[in-house]
Amino acid sequence: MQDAEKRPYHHGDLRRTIIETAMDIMNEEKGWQFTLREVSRRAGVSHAAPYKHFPDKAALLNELALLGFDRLYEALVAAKPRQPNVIRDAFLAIAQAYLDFGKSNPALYRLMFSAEAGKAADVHLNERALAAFGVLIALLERGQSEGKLRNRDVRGQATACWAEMHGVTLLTIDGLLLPEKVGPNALDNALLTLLEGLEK
Amino acid sequence: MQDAEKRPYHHGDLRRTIIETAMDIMNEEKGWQFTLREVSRRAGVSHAAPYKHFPDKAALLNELALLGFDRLYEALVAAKPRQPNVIRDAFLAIAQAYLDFGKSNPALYRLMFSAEAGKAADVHLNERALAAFGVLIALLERGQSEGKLRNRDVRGQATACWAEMHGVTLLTIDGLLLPEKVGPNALDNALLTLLEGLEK
DNA sequence: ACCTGAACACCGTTCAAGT
DNA sequence: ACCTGAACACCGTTCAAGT
Repeated sequence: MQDAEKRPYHHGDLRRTIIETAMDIMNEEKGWQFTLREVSRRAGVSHAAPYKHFPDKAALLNELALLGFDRLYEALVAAKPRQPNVIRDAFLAIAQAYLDFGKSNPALYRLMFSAEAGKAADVHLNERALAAFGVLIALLERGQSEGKLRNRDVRGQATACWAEMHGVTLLTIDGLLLPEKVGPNALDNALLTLLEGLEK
Repeated sequence: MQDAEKRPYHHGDLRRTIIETAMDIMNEEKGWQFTLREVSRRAGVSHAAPYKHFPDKAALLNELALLGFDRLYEALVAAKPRQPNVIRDAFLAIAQAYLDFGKSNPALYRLMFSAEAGKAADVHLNERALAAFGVLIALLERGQSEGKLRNRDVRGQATACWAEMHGVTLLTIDGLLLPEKVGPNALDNALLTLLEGLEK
């Protein structure tokens, strides 16, 4: 990712390199509290160079969070239930995809929902985050029209699902859902409990 | 809280003052990224003084998080449902108390579940956090024995409730549950959806 | 147009020295 | 036993100067 010796003075694509390097660091450590100077070091540029591509560190974090919502949305729409026409399978596939995304990108997931990223205007409720919410809405509407799910306010149901998945993902990332504390199948059972609240 | 001029050299109760000052700062700003030097300044001591009471900043954060779990537990057991013998009322009262705690102490709540606090050993799954989880378990067991709730794995149900409340609380704190996006009663409806998954 | 080097104000942490 | 002052290594950010 960083072949600093090959570039004489101008990097060429420093902006992309900064983003990729930051993502790399987040994958290695499990937090997003990396240092801009460390990113610069790895990218083989001076610590002032990033400021030609981002106004400040918050802007970089902002960009990373937006990329995260992109990837989360893609992960959700890519979820392939075994029987797509079975609403329960579709729900569980999406829930699993959501959880897997968080487990695969813990630092990025935390950053996406951190207050730090939220400060910068439209990160949280951007169109990509709402698109992910829309995947949920669409599924629930389909389930209701098929007569499988209770006819309640869809946005309330979607909020319940989102909160549950958000909570489960964070608790898992933070290592709080230890089997010896909450039981071996607590996670699966938790999702089923919510599902039963959705189903008729 | 800080009358620096009254104390000549020795503070007397600096440890407590540091904790209280840190809590004050967290209440003012909505984050826990305060500076140890700022705490010292407010407390009217040198920036080296805190190191006589805490090994490092992480230890102070650790202590604050533990205090947070104490308060959360107390808030949950203090929840007074209108009709305590009605399991649904008891559930909603606890959920409301949990959410209210988070809304009243956003910075502290975030700190309690932050990876930063989690690093320090036993913060997350300490006896107080488990005590709060126990409040949930007890309620669900009562509901099952009364025949009001489905006879499923109690720890799975408790995990579902905890994740839902954790998710709802964080999404609320972060300002993501805007009425114009998720609907006016999405929050209440979300809790009812989960409740229907618990009830027979 | 893009990058560097030195500089500034700030942290967390340490430690000899003060009371 | 508790606190201070100076010191160290580190940040984020700025800016004149280099290519």
